[in-house]
Amino acid sequence: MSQADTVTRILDSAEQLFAEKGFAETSLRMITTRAKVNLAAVNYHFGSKKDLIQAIFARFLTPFTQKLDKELDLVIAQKTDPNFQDVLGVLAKTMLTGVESNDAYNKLSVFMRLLGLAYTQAQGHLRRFLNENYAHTYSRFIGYLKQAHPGLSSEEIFWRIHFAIGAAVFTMSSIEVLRNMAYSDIGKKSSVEEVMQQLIPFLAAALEQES
Amino acid sequence: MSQADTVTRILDSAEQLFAEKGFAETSLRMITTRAKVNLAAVNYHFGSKKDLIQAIFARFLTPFTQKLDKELDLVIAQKTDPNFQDVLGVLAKTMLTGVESNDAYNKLSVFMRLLGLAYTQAQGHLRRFLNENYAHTYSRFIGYLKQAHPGLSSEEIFWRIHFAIGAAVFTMSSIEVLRNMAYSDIGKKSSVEEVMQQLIPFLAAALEQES
DNA sequence: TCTCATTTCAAACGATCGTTTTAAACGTAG
DNA sequence: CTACGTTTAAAACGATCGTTTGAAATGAGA
Repeated sequence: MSQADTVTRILDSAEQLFAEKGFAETSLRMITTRAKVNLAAVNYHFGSKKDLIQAIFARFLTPFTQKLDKELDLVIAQKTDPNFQDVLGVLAKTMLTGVESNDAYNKLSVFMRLLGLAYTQAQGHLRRFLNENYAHTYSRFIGYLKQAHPGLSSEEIFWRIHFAIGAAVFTMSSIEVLRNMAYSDIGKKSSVEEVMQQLIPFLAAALEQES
Repeated sequence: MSQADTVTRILDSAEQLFAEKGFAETSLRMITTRAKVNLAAVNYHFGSKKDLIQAIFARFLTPFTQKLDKELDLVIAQKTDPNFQDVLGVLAKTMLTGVESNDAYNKLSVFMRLLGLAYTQAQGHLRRFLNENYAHTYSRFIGYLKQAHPGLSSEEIFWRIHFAIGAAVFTMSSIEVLRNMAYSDIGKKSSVEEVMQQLIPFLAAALEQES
């Protein structure tokens, strides 16, 4: 078995388990058992559990922010002053790139669940890591939103964006719980894709309202 | 020291620590140390850590759902067919009852943080507990919303409500992180009350839009 | 084929966890 | 004051955690 196999298998198993149970509730023994590698492999290849957590976020976010930056470049090249929908559209497009299969939808929702954990679980090292590595693209994105909607204060923009992130992240964080609740409440178990298609207009209406 | 003192001190300390760190990340030793009681007091008075978690939710939710039920009775007595805003108004009124001081705002946000943990942390026993004890009032509330907006499908109502819960719970779950982010982003550290006053119209616009 | 760095493995480490035990301290009714 | 149920106290339990160790297995280059 090659190194890449072991590293990838650890990342895959850990990502899945962290998303299901949270960081503290997932032990390295669970991860290595599922990945069918030795317990010590995590510390050998990643250093520590904290480093493993950061590696999982990096695997998703590094290509994601690169793609988002390129898409922002494209939009700016076409229109020096993109409007609100243009900017939000870039985000949506970047998020949904390569998302055609059900499997890809699940991968996206798994990562949104992890992102929710990053906010709500007390992982100070993770917030520091995300801030050091990805804050630039985040700030750039928020900056364009501000320019696109000068009628809204910076404060309003900031909070609306995070209300929207909250709705999305929370929904995807508890998507299995919610789908079960929906089933017992209304007899229908919507797919992840159907839920997202309800979520997008919901957020659009909330983000764009006049203050 | 009387029993009530010990029980209350444990509940207060545990509530605060759970909200800060999450359930798994908070040990009984942290709780009993902060509460200045003996370690064994939790198991003596509550039975187990799980029972303690349930007791914290019961302390908030039992009077809350009782009050919500009464307020719903009042509205139904006045109007047999309350509209969307009437029903949402009942929830807002019940949530904000007794919330005038900054301290009360903080207590509400602490509980919303706990509610977020209940959704997102894998506490199967807690979801079972909440479902057994409070599902009735929840269903009643959702039922009135459906009646008030027959143009929306049950599915749309369900998901919109949970998108809104998500935005609120996520925001309050990570309110300290977000306030710090807001400060470094835009130089202003909004109070919890100010955030809520931005949140309410945001959610109202999203909930009431036509489909 | 031999060498040596890389990777895997089983085993153990110290620390911390929730819980239990046993006895002491407390408070109150008789 | 005495007796007794309740509550608090200190100590230890077994289990599990992340991490480390040292040796075995592996594999590519000389």
